[in-house]
Amino acid sequence: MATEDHASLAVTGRRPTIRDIARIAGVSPGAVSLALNNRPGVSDETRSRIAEVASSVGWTASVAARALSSSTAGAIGLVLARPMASIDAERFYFQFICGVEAVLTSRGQALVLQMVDDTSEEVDVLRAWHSQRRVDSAILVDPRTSDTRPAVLQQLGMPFVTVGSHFDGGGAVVIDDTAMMATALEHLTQRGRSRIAYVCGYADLRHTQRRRQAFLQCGQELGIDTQMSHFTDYSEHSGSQETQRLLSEASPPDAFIFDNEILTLGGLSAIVGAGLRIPDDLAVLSLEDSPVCRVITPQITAFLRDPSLLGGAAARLLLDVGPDGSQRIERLGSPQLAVRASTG
Amino acid sequence: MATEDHASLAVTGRRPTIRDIARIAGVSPGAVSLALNNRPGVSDETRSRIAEVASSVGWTASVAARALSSSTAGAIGLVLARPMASIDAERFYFQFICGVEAVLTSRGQALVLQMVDDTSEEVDVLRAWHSQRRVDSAILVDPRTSDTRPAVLQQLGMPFVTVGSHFDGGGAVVIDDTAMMATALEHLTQRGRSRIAYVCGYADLRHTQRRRQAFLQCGQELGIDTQMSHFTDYSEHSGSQETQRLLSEASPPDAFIFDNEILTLGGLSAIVGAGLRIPDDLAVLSLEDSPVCRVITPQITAFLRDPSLLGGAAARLLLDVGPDGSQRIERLGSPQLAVRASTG
DNA sequence: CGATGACACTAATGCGGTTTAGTTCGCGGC
DNA sequence: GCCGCGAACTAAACCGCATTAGTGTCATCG
Repeated sequence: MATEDHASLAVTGRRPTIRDIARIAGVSPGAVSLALNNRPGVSDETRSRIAEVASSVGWTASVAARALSSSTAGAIGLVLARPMASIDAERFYFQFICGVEAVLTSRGQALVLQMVDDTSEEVDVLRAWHSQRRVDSAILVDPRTSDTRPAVLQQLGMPFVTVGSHFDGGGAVVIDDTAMMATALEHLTQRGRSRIAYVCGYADLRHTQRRRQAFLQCGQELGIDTQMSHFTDYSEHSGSQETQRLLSEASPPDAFIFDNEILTLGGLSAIVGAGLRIPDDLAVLSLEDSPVCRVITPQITAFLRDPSLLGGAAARLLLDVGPDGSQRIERLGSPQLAVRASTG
Repeated sequence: MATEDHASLAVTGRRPTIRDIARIAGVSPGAVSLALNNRPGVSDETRSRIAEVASSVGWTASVAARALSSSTAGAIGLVLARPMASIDAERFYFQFICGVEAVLTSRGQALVLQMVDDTSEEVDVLRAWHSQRRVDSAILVDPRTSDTRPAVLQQLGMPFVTVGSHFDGGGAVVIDDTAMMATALEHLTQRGRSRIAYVCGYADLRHTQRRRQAFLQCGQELGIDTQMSHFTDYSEHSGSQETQRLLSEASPPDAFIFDNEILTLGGLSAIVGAGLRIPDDLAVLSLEDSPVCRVITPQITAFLRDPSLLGGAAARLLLDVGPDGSQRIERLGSPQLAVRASTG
């Protein structure tokens, strides 16, 4: 009889349901559900028989049915406002997603991804996902100084984790920008630099604010001369411009920290244009690594961060949200500094 | 009454269902479904009234419910075997995904993404997705010379589109490698090169085979001297090694085509090591562009391809699969050649 | 020895849609 | 005036699973 049932399944090509298994194992569908979810209510003997039948027909729960029945989507959402801050922002996000994926997959969850053009569109997507019940929660990246997303999600009752900054009502994975900046400044002072300039990023990003503050504070603690650029738009042009400006000051810096590798490239052209040599006259350090930093001459000292760690931590935080909605803040260690030729 | 219902919805925070709308509009749930899906069976008057109610409470269909009821997932799958062939393979895939996304989103479909370590794992994931009914169809990238994926999917009855090569039973987006190679060779011959070497890629990839064939054929048609490398593993080391080998032949080449930018970097070190100058002694062309090609000296002539076009075409093909299961092959035009210093 | 309760399991209900089989009603034709 | 018929809806079943209330059985306890 059982074999007959197997055969009819194989012939029809229909994917087996919990009812098929119930029929083959000679129990009710409810018992199968209990057995396969390791819930009390069935004997060990029956449980193992059911498990055997299930695996022999290659049964897996339909995510749609499970989602409908449990009113959870079994998926988390990630919206990316099309990135442009870095030559390999794509690389960053890709690896970030890899990290998210690895954690989600191990828990049978899926990632729903969408790219949009700007932050307001991002809010629309989050609203739509909530309304469609497509995701249970969301990861928010690139926190802005005035960011509407957390408030919207909190109002919708959708759990979220932010990456880089903490917001009320949500979990967060934060990077220790202060430690990173301290490492950078210590490295440069150890190499004998004492007048250090920082070419920072986009004003609207929270991490820009934090890094500026950390730079000034750490510099003060080390008792060195610090010079701060204006905000930039992360373009090569603005990197070059700010570098030029800082070089023309009364006591020009003997070291530069750039917020990312594009600003670094812009800065390099300004430095070369001024007839200065690296690292003899000026040390250069980038807060973001990129293959570019390794193939140009001189190679640029930069921080190696592993975006997949960030993604994994964010996903883990989101899945571990307590039934009381409690969310944690996870502080990641400062990334490694890859010392290269540009800092001597 | 209607306002009262609105209020109760707002208070409970429960997401509205089709039943809520039915109640507010004073019709049955079935009528709401018919109305909102533009099916016959309701009067225009009722239809517009229902539509109004639906939009006023911000209703959107639950994807889980719709999936369960219609037995379609409303999503397509993409598995990536963790890439390593290129410095910015991540960039390629990221943009590819962007292209897929754009098309899917406009049709209310979602993308389910997973990264794995190798191709056999990829097959497992595809099987699991099918069994869970998580996706309706799949995009397969990086076709191999002996690729088990298409056969598996065909057996499961899951539609698929391959990118780069065609397989029986599925759609395909193919790139005109022959035209690309012809463009490369014409460009080099126009610059006066006549002994051209090609450092190719990984033996197991279909496009490697096609490019090798195209290289030899086009070279023959142009009546120039062609030299072919052994297969490489896309590492910088193998690029350097093969370049060195080809340079030590009896009549060494006066131009090199590298399959991607990593091989190019390896090749450059071999060329510089041999005391040769670019582009005076040797022209260099990369079949794959990357930011790296633009920041090193000399800048490398390379093909600019837009991965999002590939992704978009693949997604479109997958969504347009006829009810008879018919699938098309779409041939994309050859990518643009960005002429830079390395080819004079 | 009947009440009690733990246990293993079945039956029934719900999740939020879609779809099909009725049901009602107005209207034209014979 | 009866019949047939299409339009506009309603009622009910279903998709595949989870969950809860209910049923029967058997060991335990007072």
